[in-house]
Amino acid sequence: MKYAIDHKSPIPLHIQAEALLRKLIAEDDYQEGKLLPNEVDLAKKLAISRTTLRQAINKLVFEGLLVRKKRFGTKVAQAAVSSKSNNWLSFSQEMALRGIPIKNFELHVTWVYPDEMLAKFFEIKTDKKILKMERVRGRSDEPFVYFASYFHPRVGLTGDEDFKKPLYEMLEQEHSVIATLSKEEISAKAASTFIADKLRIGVGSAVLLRKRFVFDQGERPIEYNLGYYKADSFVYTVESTR
Amino acid sequence: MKYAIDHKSPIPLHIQAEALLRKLIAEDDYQEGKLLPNEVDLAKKLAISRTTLRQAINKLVFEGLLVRKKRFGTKVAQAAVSSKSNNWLSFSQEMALRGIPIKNFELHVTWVYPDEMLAKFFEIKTDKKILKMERVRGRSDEPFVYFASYFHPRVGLTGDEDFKKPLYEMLEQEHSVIATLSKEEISAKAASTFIADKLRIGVGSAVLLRKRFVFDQGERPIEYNLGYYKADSFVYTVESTR
DNA sequence: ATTATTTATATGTTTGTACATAATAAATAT
DNA sequence: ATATTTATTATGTACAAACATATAAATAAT
Repeated sequence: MKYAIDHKSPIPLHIQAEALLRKLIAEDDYQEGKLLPNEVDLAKKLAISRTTLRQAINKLVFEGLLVRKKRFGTKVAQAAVSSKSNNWLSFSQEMALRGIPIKNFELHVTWVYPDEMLAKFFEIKTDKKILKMERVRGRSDEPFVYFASYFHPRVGLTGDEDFKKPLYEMLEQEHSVIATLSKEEISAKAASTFIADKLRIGVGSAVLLRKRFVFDQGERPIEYNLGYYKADSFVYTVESTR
Repeated sequence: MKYAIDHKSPIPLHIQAEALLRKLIAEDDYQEGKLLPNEVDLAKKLAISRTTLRQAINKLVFEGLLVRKKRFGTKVAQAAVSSKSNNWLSFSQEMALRGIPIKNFELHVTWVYPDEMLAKFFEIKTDKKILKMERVRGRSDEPFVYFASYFHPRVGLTGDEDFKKPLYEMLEQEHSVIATLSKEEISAKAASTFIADKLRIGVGSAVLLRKRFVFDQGERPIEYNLGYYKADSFVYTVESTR
């Protein structure tokens, strides 16, 4: 069985099923219109009840990702307009898609007190320490991005995790945290001495600052992420309809 | 009982319940934050199972009309929480929202031959002239953005239009062109001599480049728009879910 | 007075079961 | 050959029952 469900996991089965379905329907076959396995069979295969499976399917139907037809089956909704912008790719995935090999330069984990803004975002007090992760990434000896991430205590990170793994995969599997919503702010900045040093560029050079506010399913704050990209090393693409 | 459910009706009970809830929560009390009756009681009162009632509530929760909180209850979502990012606002609207008065510095209309890229985007030949509009905007004597727009011949602009009016309003009313899709690319750049001059900043200073590819309802290309924003004068916000 | 613990109560999760209904395909009658 | 009836097969609707979990509020411990 390609994908499966973990009955021992604290993540609700219907949430797991939902995630699984999203993976499943990302496959080419389904994108091209192949019908999903029928509910009764799929439920049996995943060892969950049909009701639970239906809960997951319902959500995707509501989102407009799937369409159901009686007697026929369930399939991926043929996107009316071209593919929706997927801003959800992680950094390594994005780069991997473009065939650029990534290397971690510096990876640094500390505990810090949040500033006013961060405390407000996390809805915690400023005297409660939170985990900060910094990393510089790039190709070989040429760094092109500096990241700083702050994690909400709720996530339960100890600092000993393997941050070389894809982050959200790790959070999902080991900490039952599923990030579903992200609000981003993108702007251009002149590099500070700190950033200039990290990216090995001149002070005042152009950098792209990408702030990300990440939330879980309950819209609770999970992560605050800052990314300083060297000019031209990163292009942000968005598609919007009205 | 104020509202009730008809078990003999061919309309599914959860649909009836949904309609009933919509009526119920339209009442002032609920609009002002009163909690709905709890699920168990309400189900009993309506003589349907809790599962069925939940099906109805779920739909309204999906829609964002209701919010649930454990141990607390279910109530009407307080309208217009964080307004979803509408990337469709025109520049002047965006700024107006922030209370910044806008002034047009330079407004310049010419006919030019498209370069390779543009010809490809517009699906025309490079020997067909197209309309180019340039403008510098900002507050009083401090410019903060330089725009260059190229319009597809299909739009039928002559160059004599009043470009001081909101652009898309004008296109819609006078040229029956309805822009519905936009693909954007955002990156940081070092200012070229040309841009530095326009924005009155130093060469090499940080600018945000925002390329917009605009399409009409038939997904036909309409406009190609370049915006060079002075660092920190513009923040792009995006909200994405998965 | 403050902090920790318990309890009550709402929503959240999950299963098993049953029958209804729409749409197609196959079998049958005209 | 064409219309009609009859399975078949998928989703659709609905219930009862049980246990899990978050959290506000009450209570006990410090």
